[in-house]
This record gives sequence, C-alpha cells and structure tokens, in this order.
Amino acid sequence: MTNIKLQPKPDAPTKSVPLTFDALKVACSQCNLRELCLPLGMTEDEMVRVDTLVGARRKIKRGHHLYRAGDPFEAIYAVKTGFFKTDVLIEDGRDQVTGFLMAGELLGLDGISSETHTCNAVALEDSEVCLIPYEELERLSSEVRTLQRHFHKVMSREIVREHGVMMLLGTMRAEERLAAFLLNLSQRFTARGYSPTEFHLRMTREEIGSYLGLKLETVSRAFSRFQEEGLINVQQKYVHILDYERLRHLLSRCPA
Amino acid sequence: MTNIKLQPKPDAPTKSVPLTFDALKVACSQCNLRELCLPLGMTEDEMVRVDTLVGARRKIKRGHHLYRAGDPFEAIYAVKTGFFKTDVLIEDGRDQVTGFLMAGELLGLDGISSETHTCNAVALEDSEVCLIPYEELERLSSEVRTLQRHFHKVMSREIVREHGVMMLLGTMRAEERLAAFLLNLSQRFTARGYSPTEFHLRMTREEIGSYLGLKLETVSRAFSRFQEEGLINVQQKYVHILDYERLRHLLSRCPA
DNA sequence: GCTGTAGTTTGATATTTGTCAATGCGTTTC
DNA sequence: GAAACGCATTGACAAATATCAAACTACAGC
Repeated sequence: MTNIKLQPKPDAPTKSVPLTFDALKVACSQCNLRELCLPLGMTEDEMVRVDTLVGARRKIKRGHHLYRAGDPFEAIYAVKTGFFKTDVLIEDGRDQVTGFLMAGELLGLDGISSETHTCNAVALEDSEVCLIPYEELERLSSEVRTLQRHFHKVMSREIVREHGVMMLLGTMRAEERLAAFLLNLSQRFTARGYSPTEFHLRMTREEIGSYLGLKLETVSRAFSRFQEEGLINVQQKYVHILDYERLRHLLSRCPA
Repeated sequence: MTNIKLQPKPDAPTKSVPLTFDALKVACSQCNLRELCLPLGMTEDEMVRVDTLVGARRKIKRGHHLYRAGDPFEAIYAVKTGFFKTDVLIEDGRDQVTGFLMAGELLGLDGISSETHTCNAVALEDSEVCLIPYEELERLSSEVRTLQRHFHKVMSREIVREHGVMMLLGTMRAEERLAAFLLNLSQRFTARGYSPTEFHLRMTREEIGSYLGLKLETVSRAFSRFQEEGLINVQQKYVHILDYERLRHLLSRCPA
C-alpha cells in the first residue's frame, strides 16, 4: 500500500517559477477528495493500482495557465486545491468562459478528441492539481472495469453539465442566469463541506459575465438587484445567500 | 467474416407502429458510414468483433422519439439514415434544442452519467439508427484498444462541440449565430458527400431558434436579411449558399 | 379542387441588455 | 501615506432582440 505524507507547503518566494512540479507521488487512497474523483466500491487491489496511475502534483499560481489551447494533450488533471476557469478564444478577441472548476473536478477532457487542448485553463487562485497521464489512464481503465465506467460517467456528466449551460444561455434572462449560477456554486461548495450560503467568489464580474453570456455591468446590476430585494448580501466577492428558496423560485419562470 | 445483406426497405404502411425493430444484425464492416462511426486502422479481427457489437437497427418515423428524458439508459445509437434533434426541457415549459444529428453521428452519450437519458431525441424525418448496447460497448472497448480510444475521442469531441455552442450562445449576435449554424451544416453535409451549398433544412425556424437561443421571428428575419444581401437563397426549408466566403466573413466580427 | 393547418414572413412596438462614461472602493506599490 | 491600478457600481442612452399581431405559403386531408 502506497503511503506518502503530504509535503509541507513551502509557499516560498518562487515568483519567477509559477509552475512547479512536485516529484512526490500522491496516494489517491489517502486523499480526502477521493469520493469526488473516484468511484465508490473499488477493491483494495484496484485502489492500489489507481495509486500508481496518478502522477506528480503540480502547483499553479493565481493567474497562470495550467495549459493553453494548442498545447499537446498528454494528461488530464484533477483539481486538488484551488479554483480554475476554462475558456475558449476566437481570433477576433471574443472569449467564452466554459467552466469554473473546484476541488475534485477534472480538467482537460476536451483535449482527448484532437490530442491537443482546445481551451485554456487558468488558476483563479493559487492551486494544485494531480496529473493523470492519459495513456496510463486508458491502459488502466481497460483493466479495471469500475475505473472505466467511472471515467465514462465523468465524461458524460460533463456533456450533461454543458447541456445545462446551453439551456441557461439559450433560454434564461440575466437575473435567472445569475441565480442559476449562484445556486450551482452553492451546491458545489456544500458538496465539499463548505457553507451553502456564504462564500467568496474567485472570479471577476467580467468572468461571470463571460460564462453567463452577459456584460459585466449587467452582472453587477443583477447582483445589486438581488441585494435590494433581500435575496443576497453581496460585498465585492463575498456573497451571502439570505433567501435560498426565493432565489430558486426565480428559476421557475414567474416573471417578477 | 460477417457478411449480411441489407434488408430490403419495406417502407410499408406501419403507421400505427412508429418504432420498428429490425431483427437483422448489421455489419459495420460493410457499412458505408464506417469512416464516420469507427476508427481507421482496425485490424480485420477487430472489425469482426465490432460487427458483433452493433445490434439491431431501429426505425423511427418522423416526429417520434428515439428516447425521452427519464428513460433508462441501455444503449447508444448511431444514426444510419435520417435526421434527429435532441432537446432538454425544464418544468416551466422552456426547452433548449441541444443538437441536430445526421448520419454517422452518435446519440445518447448524455445517458451514461446517470444511467438515465437526460434529454429527448426526436426524428425530424423518417430515420434509422443502429443500436449499440452500452454494456457490450464497455466490454469490447476494454479489449480493443483502438475502439476504446475512438469512443473516448467521440465523447471528447461532443464536449468540444458544446464549447462551440456555448461560444455561439454567449458571444454572438443573431446573424452571426445563423451564419455559424449554416456553415456548420454545410460542412457536415459535405463530409457526407452532399452539396456544400444546397440543402434542405429538416428543422423548423422555431427549432433553429431554440438551438441558437433566438425566437423564430428573429431567425426568419436573419434569413431574409441574408437573402437581401445576396448571401443565400432561401425558400422555406430550401437553402442555397451563394457566397460562402462572405458568410464566413460574418463570423470574424466586422460589424457590417 | 377546397379547406384546414402548420409553418413562415413581415411590421409595429416593447423590453432587455449593451455601450459609454463617470465614480467609487480596496489593494498593492513605492 | 500617496499614488496607481484593477475591479465594481451606477446612470443615461443606444442597440438588439422579443413580443404581439396580421398576412402569407405550402402541404395534407377530404
């Protein structure tokens, strides 16, 4: 059984080296995120094999890229700590944030199709990811059935998530979009043991707007409106949901 | 080597039985869509095994469902002939078309995550699909490496496609969306040996609008505008692209 | 051939969101 | 502590799209 102690955080002034590789292997079996990353019900033996799959960790400083569109695809990444956004750019400068990712979520699935990353992944706070070499994942998942099934489910879940975003972008108005966004964050924070009603946004209004298909001013106005209505308390990046139910109700199309 | 002749099309008046199962197995190795559905470079042996994977065909009459949100997930489907849309509904009646599918494309990937279909698949013309039982696909793909890799690529490609739709819905204006839509169709028809410039739309203005996040009137006006400008010739569902280049140029953000 | 229906087009108007601009807040840097 | 910067808020106005309504077209059924 692999047993590796977590390295102490140096948090050193490595300012000129934003991407640091950590030679230490990390044991998934010991990780407190394993229920998020891995299937339930693996045997001890399977677990040991998964421990060999996940490679080094990698630290990404806030504002730095984990990968960029065009980079060769070699691995997927599991967020260990921190917060990321992914976005797609087109020539004329437009960009679309396609997702925000937090602990236990997987980055890089888009790269499998063309063996090249098709979007950018940027850390929104100092973060750490686990590196999962794709070749090895393929090999192991053909041997460990529960892993294969799990990986397929993760990919499928991403497709379903994106359907939700399409619904949001295609049919909802500004305030509905923001409500859906806040509720989704709330739910994901809850699943990670944080407060469902109080959290810090890691992204700017502009990034929220890009994700929601709105301009930053519209996002800001929607926040202010929610505050006026007593739905939330918002102070810059700090958000406190005061009336969860009424926020949910906003999504059921009862035009105020 | 499996050798099965295609059954003659009965095209019979099976009006009261919109969904018909066809007991005949279909040999992928003999199918003219195999470059669309399957990886290149499979060995003869692997091909034979894939032939055993794909089950019966199933015919779906225009307007009928291949599956509905909530149905248990058991198989994915490859479009053999015809045309489908997939859509997601929410309680309050809003719906979002999430995709249009044509020959050689795969339906049902969304169902893997929860073992339940999460969207509806509806035939927009009389269609036929090949049924691929998911359990068997999993088993075979763990044995045939090229198949596994191909399947992962197909899933990943769907994720990338949806990023494109998010970009479209999040950043483009009405005419850009319609241009992108027409160019995408053109490209896919071309890949199937049809004219890049002349085709029949299988969907209504409302369905196009739902996909593009617009109302049907806006879609109609955009069509009319393209016609006035000499970009296309459009007569109801018939579309003739007159100036492909200028249509492409619309997407490069040079506000007319 | 007539009728009904579903789908489409077009116009007038309303609503929503974007744009531009000014101001304010909070943090970092010097 | 002042200055500079990034980010957020707010207002006035413009632009895009939705809504409502009417007419038109193609096609299916009788």
